[in-house]
Amino acid sequence: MEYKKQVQRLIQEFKTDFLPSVSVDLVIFGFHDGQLKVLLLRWKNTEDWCLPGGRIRHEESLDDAAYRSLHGRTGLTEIFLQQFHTFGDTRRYVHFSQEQTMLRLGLAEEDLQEFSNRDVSVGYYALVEFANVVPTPDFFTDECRWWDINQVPPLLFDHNDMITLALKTLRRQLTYQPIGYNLLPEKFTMPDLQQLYETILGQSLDRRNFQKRMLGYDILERLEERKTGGAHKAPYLYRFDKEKYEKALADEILFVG
Amino acid sequence: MEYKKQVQRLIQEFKTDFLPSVSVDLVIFGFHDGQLKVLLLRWKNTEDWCLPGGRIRHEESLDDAAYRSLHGRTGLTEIFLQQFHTFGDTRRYVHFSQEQTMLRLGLAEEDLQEFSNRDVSVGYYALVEFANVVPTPDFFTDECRWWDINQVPPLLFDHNDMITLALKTLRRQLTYQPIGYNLLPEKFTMPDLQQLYETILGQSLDRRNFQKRMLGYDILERLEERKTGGAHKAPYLYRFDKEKYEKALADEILFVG
DNA sequence: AGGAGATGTGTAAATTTTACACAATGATAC
DNA sequence: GTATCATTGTGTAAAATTTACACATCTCCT
Repeated sequence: MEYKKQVQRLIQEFKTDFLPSVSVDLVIFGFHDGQLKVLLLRWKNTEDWCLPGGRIRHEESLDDAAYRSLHGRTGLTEIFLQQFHTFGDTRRYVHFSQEQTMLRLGLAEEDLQEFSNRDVSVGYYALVEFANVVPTPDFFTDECRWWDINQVPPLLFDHNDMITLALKTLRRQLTYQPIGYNLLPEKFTMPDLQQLYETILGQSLDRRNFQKRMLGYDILERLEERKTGGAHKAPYLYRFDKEKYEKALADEILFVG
Repeated sequence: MEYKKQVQRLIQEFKTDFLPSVSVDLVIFGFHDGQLKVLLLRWKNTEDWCLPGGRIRHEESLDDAAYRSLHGRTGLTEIFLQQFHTFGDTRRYVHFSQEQTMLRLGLAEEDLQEFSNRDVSVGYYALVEFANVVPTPDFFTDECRWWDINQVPPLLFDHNDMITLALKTLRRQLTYQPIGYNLLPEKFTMPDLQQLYETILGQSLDRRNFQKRMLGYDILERLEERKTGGAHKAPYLYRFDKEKYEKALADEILFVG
């Protein structure tokens, strides 16, 4: 059976070309329709969802492995990607059944060792521009799609915990770094940006104070252009001044408290 | 040679009982004489220093492995220990020579594989009460002692980077969590606490405003007792109200900006 | 007994954050 | 074509927070 050979070759490759015991998992955030989304994968022949992830090649740095997976699932390069925690609880495979995996992949039990040993997994979160992503399943999965952050189903492994912690870290990031550069389209309106902040923080903000504050950080450039097509007064379009944005990122100025 | 057998048994144990490719490193902070200190180890028969660290048993969680190492080097239990970053650069062994290690340990080259492969290492930092620590070398080291944070020598691997990032994370922690519970003796004076904050932040703070702020957090209990023996006016002693302290830790109230 | 040096304490100024309202615009409905 | 509705653009005053700052007290040392 062609498929089975492929699986076995892949597992063999895991053993020879990749670091054992360590993996990388990704919480990829997107923003669409005023909702925060995460990209999830569905295992072949099942209804089990999980986070995208990957393994680390022997000659590859941890960050590069994360970028490689991210690129594979989204088609994107050059996006914000940040490590937020490493998960190494012995019980992190509690939502994972070896027998089910066997069925899933049509494997013999001995092939499964690779999957049922506890790995330590390094969690990264990424901020990506929703519209630019081409969700792409990997070898072990049938489907890759966005889920609303508030409607994520129970996931395999400890992946629900990962999303929770990634979101917490993202919220904290918001307090000392600007956000939006890789999450919004190039041109966006002030209400767009505010909605992003409100969605991440889970609270509403004063419109005027928000604008004052954002402009005060001196990372935005207002364009002549306005956004048309809305049913109301046309708002101005803005874009990030990349240099100043990068500087604010590095300087870690105190942002929204 | 008895010693060599011991080494080989240990290396064998690494292969059978511990996760390959992953390790844990510890930045253990102490506070003494108004200086922030880190605990370092010196490799046997060398002048090379590095951070304490360890490996993870197959049936052991990542956090437990870190606690185990911490206990081994300090004799302490129940201390503040927090993961801050995972290091997985392919070049993180650049300050490490395989030949030198051979000399150090008196090993054959084939035994060394365990040391010269790149591991991914999870960095933890700990805050401990200086006076309670009994610095204890491990099998590979001759000496374990405190170093002033400003006088750390060039270390093996990427351990200097680890200290830098641990300190950065500690400074950030200071902005949303109280600190001092496991770093100061049970009873301490307000100037002690202030000195701790100033040392970590690397800047001096106003005495009156500091006190006002600290008392405002409502995590301190002022004792009747005063500290005697100083050459000056006897300052009050304080201690942390553990419950309120824990609550402040969990709530992540905004602290010093 | 006096002096040196550190501690204990409160208030006013400056800054930052928050609250808040009305005119202008553009699509849609009539 | 005109009125309507929902949304955008904009500034100021009050409140809260943060900062700056000085003098009396205590303890050991000389």
